[in-house]
Amino acid sequence: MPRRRPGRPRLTEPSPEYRQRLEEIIETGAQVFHDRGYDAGSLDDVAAALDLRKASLYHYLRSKAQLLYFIFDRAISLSLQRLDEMADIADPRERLATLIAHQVRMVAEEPSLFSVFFDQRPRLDDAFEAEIRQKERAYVGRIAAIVQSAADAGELPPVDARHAAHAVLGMTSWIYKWFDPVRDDPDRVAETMTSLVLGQRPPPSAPSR
Amino acid sequence: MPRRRPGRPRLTEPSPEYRQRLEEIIETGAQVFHDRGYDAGSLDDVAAALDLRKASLYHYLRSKAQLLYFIFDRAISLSLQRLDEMADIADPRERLATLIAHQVRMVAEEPSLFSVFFDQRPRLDDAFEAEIRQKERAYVGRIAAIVQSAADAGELPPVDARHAAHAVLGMTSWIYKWFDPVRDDPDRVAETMTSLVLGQRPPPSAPSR
DNA sequence: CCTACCGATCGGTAGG
DNA sequence: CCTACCGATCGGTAGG
Repeated sequence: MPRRRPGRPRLTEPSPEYRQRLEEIIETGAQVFHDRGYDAGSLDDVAAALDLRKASLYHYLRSKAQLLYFIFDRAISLSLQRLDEMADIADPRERLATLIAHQVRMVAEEPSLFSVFFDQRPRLDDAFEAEIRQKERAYVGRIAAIVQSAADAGELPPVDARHAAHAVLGMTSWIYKWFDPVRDDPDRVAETMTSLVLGQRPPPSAPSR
Repeated sequence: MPRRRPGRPRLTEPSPEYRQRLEEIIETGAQVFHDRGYDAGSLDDVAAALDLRKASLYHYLRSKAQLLYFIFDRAISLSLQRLDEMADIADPRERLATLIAHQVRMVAEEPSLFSVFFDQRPRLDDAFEAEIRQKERAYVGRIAAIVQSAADAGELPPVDARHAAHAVLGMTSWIYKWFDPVRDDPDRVAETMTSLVLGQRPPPSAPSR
């Protein structure tokens, strides 16, 4: 009588070395798929960049499709994590300004990761797509809530929160197409976008109470 | 002694039927590359959608790369044409609002064309890329001028015109990733984006003079 | 019995 | 606009 538990058997947790190697593969995969696209970028390219043979990648991956999924999961997890970091900002205006700055900095700092995330989305397998979409919906919903609270506070005109959330996300994410780290400064870009949406910062009032 | 003129020889202009067929191929190519991506979308797919054999496409195209270029040229030409149509709007605020509405409507109306234009840009051959980039620079420059004139008129806070131009283009172009014609209305989206950037429309003043 | 690989080759499909 | 092909390279898997 088989005594194995249901689900995939896993006798031990993956070793730290294994996790580390997988992270390298994901990062290299993002670079290769950024440079050549998902379909034209081969697993041979990924392996060569790591000084490995392609077959060795299959110790860490079930398929090329799964590598793309890992890249997507890293991007959306990073985005959600950044949102968590700013959860304690109470002022709606400052929260929206910080969101814009975080988004711009994040995309500017990880161009390969987010280029693949934004451009290769239609190449993601359906099963993986469903999982990413769920996390992304939560993300857009949290952005919409931040926009809504800024509108409620009178910092924005009354707007459709979902449309405005996509507007803010589009404005900031789009930098992956034109941002040049030599010429452009992320914080200056964020300032421009913040003043475009929120107008000029009002002069600080005398501390109340 | 050869008597041919310099440049590419062309005995006759392409016939209207030829032009028509080429337009169909470009439109179908945009659909195929939208659905499957440029690398995974084959010329057999394009031909089959037109009830042709792949080899027949080579009467209209030199290469698959050239088909992608034709798609890009169509997208940027359409964008520049829309800009020309609004050249006679004198009021800076109205000009910027019209720009936003045009951009949103255009992308919403031609999702395949602009999805390929935005997502498959890195797949464009270097020689073609140079030509498209030149036209795109002119396009961004004209957007920046519209933004600048709105800022000069006091309708926007003082901003870096190039950064702000990319912000407006990103906000509006991004809809190709989320716009759902069943759920979303282009004009309502444009209204949200306009009021986000320009604030509430001031009540119309009594006609001067 | 495990891990982390290697050299070689499979069936299919691509652009031209 | 078609039939009949080519040189090349792909993702994935075999035994060891």
